[in-house]
Amino acid sequence: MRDGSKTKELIARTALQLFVEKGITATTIRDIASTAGIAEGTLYRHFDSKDQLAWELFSTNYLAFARELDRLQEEYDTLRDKLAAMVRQFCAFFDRDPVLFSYLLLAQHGQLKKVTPEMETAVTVLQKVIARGIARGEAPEMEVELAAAMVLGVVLEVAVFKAYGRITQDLSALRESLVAACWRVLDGAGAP
Amino acid sequence: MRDGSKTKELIARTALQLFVEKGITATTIRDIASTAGIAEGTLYRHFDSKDQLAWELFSTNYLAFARELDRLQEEYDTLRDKLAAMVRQFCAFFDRDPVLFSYLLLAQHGQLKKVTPEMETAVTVLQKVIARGIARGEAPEMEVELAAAMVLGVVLEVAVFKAYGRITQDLSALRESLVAACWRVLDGAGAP
DNA sequence: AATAAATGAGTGAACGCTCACAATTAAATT
DNA sequence: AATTTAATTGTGAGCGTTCACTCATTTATT
Repeated sequence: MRDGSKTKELIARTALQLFVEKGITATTIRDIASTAGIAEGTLYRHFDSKDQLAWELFSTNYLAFARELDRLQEEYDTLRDKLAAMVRQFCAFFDRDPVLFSYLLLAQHGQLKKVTPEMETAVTVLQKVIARGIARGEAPEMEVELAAAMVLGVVLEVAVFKAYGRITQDLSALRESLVAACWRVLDGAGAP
Repeated sequence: MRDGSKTKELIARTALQLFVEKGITATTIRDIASTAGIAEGTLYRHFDSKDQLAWELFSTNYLAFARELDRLQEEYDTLRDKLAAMVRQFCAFFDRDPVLFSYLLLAQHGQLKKVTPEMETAVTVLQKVIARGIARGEAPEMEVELAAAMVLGVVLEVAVFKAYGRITQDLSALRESLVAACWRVLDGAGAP
């Protein structure tokens, strides 16, 4: 028997890149097949449909990243350290695999609607960490959702600028600036 | 002669809503026509093609918003006041027309690639204001692109949270928190 | 020889867009 | 004031194309 796992991986990477470049709907099966150098029928040996391919690509990695983040924050004690570690993780993730990062966290496609509320995501982990930090008095009283949005925004928009070439450095080179900015956002909040 | 301007406006609003909801590619001419309650052919009386419709919707409003922002910042003297006014403008814009705001600033479609570098956009205005503020010593030395990205991120990600229902208040109700957070991002930056 | 992987022409459905025609209305003519 | 004209808007069946997906067949590996 033959081993098709290499082919599956090739299809997955090719699809990921095209999904990010052109969007899922605008990417055709023929696009993926011809770019990957395989026949259309081959794709269906490994994935049920285009939608299923897009969802598998999303859900697997989206949840894995959330788990990674959660495991990471547990290694630290204070809100400040947890936050710093998480921000650094975002930077490292972007630099290691910008295409996957964009697919999961920057592209605005319909996959998020399929995420049920009980799933742990990067957002829920961030909110949890911030909520506990506030409860322990490590940051001023404030709305957790607002705080999470602002912190996430600092990191993600810088990633967007990087993806568009408006910033040329690696995110990791900017990580301490990002960590400091995120902390400033949290630390000064709450006071009127 | 008849007046088709009402119909054109109806088509534009309907298309805008569907583009934001499902994405441009996934929105079909039949979708737009049936939702607006007009015939497919009517759409082509007012717009050359789907692409042209999407671009007209984008470019007109995108540039208008940038001009509005620029006019607004000119009314203030300090970086802090200019920034505050701009952030408040983002909030007011989102609350007044969340669908248009999402189309212009949150949705990740290909329209941005058609924006030439010499066009003045919300991003370039923000960068200009920050650059001048730093030059006048109103904020510490720092990379303008990074600063703009972080400030923009604070505002846009909160808008994303609002659009997804994770935040329920109007953005205008949060605007002073956003103004303060953006200022903290800028004011503390630069120092190692 | 047996089994699974890879192929690509073929399928019906859906796409963007066209065009001959119908409906509407302001202006021109009675 | 009533009627005709002319120009523009609105219509929807139909066009060629492309889409996601299938399946009988071939190719490769054990």
